[in-house]
Amino acid sequence: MMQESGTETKSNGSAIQNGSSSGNHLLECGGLREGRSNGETPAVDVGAADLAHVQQQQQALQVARQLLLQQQQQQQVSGLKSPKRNDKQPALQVPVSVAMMTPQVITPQQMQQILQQQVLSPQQLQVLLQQQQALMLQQQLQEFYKKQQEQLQLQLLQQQHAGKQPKEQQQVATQQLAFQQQLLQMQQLQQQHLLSLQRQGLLTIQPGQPALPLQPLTQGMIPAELQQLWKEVTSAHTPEEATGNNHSSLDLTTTCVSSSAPSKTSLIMNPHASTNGQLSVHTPKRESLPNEEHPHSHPLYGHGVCKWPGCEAVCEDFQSFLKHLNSEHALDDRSTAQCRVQMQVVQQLELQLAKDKERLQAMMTHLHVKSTEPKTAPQPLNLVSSVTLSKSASEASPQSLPHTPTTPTAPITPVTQGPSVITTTSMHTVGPIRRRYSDKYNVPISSDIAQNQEFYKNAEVRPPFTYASLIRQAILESPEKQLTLNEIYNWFTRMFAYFRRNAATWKNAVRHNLSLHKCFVRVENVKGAVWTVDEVEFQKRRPQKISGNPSLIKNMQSSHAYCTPLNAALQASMAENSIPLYTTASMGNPSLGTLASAMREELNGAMEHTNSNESDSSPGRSPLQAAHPVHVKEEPLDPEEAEGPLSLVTTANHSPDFDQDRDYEDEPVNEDME
DNA sequence: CCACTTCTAAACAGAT
DNA sequence: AATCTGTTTAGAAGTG
Repeated sequence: MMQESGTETKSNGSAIQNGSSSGNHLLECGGLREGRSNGETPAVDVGAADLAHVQQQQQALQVARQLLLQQQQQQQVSGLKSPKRNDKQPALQVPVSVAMMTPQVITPQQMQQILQQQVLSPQQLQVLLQQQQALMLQQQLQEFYKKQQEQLQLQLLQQQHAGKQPKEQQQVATQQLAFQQQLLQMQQLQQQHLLSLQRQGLLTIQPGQPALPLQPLTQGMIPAELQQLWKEVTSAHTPEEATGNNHSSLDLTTTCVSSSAPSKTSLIMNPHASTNGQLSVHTPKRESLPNEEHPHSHPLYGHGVCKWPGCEAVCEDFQSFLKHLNSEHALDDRSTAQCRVQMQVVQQLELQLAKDKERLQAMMTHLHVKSTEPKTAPQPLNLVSSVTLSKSASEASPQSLPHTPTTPTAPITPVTQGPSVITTTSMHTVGPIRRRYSDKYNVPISSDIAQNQEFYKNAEVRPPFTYASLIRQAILESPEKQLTLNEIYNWFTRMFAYFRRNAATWKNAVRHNLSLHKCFVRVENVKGAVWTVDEVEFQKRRPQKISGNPSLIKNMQSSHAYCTPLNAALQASMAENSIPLYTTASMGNPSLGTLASAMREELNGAMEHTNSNESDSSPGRSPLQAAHPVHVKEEPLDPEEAEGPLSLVTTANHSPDFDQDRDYEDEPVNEDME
């Protein structure tokens, strides 16, 4: 019956909410943290533990960024918009309108959707957040390093006075030295990162900029104030920290620590800051007023705890939360200070966002212009056509709803639509709803998969092959050239991140294909049945397709030949553009991977058009093809090569948080359970 | 416009 | 009874 599709479809939503998103993952990271040293790290206790602590704070920073983004939206709700919920189509024009519509705790998934309707994709946002986090970390490290130095000196002094044995002194000094070296290394890394960001224009530390990213949090607040704030907060919430529910307090902690870098103190308040300041200062007032329209949903209340930065007070119900809010977070110096801190962070994020938007626009403009230049490309990279088709695309793939944000988004300007186009999501959603590459596209599935194995494993990009091809590949890859259905499932999930979602759909499709195609032969086994491939039958399916047209094959090859270098180039570019933090995982990073793949597929699409519209050897060949002459096929013509690729209807659901190291072999159908 | 292919959804039945 | 496996049908959509 429908049990599979029914249950799995339903569980898609919950699965996504169950921590498969980066946000939740990060929250968990923050929440699991324990044994924090309250900032008073003993001078002797240095080394790996402290580094781990720094890493934890790093994670906490990311959590903080997300929380702050949420709060930014919420602030805008309270400060800029009337609480009216039924504004007509607010979500289409205003980026934060979704948040306005739902002034409640925004889940990371909702954030993703919101952000996808904006200019930034979740991946981009994540990169952005990491950039912010890197900046914070640098400050934090500096401060931390300084503290360590002071403590070291202090301790050495004390030891000398106490007449300690030289041996102990030496030991302590050695530890300190090691730790300082580690800190220095990290610092250098961060500085490199920073420089890289500056070079890329991702970061602006130039004079004249409205805000200086290096001192985002210190503006309007002196370090001592922040330190005091921090102490208050940390001391007030020690119990919660032990329960592993302390990410919020850590947020503030790290924020304050990082902001207290003495050398970077700046009291400059720019106009934006004051504007935000008003909002921020108003925040506590707003919190004290229950939201009539959402009596039980409050931006600062979720999962039974107070979401005020630095507070994790457990509130049984909404009423107690309100009490807590009024009593603990009244309009006092501390709350104001917290708001100011947050204001600065938000402001910084806004600036960064604006910058990235700008860059993205430039990129999209550039690509669009470029792609339309060749007169022959009727659908240049789908950058434009995608917009009009995205709606039907998402309608055609209701399953991918969490990741088809482009659908309702009426682009204000084509440029604004850019980012969503460039995202994997939209790139796959957009364009022809079911864009099937012609046979000419076909690339030897085995070689493609082999070459892009890591990519497919990590990026939730739909492989450009038909189910039949993939099934065949799975079977042929097996040592005995036979697989059970479940083993085929496992192969799919193991090889392709894409197939870790929407299991109901693709599993049904797999079964359907197995049954439908004669080339798949079911062989009764001792303990069940296995599926094998009848190569002859498989070949029969495509005689007229590739039809021994050598030029077509060549074109396929050339297009494929282009893809691989493109991936590499794109990855390199992305790595360079992003951050050192990301370079190591450029391929493992779904965002980059998906993007690379998306662009690759777009390119393939363009190729396809070129191929189909002007036969293989026509003079009007696309520049891309011309630039990449035919190369020899490395593999005998595979039957599946003649197959059309999988349709791209469904969004390539890319959850940034996808656990890439997960072994899906033992858990073939896990996406629904996660 | 049509035939074909592919994908998706779903119903159904038998096996586990 | 629930789930898995396998078959089949239907419709949508892309391609040539």
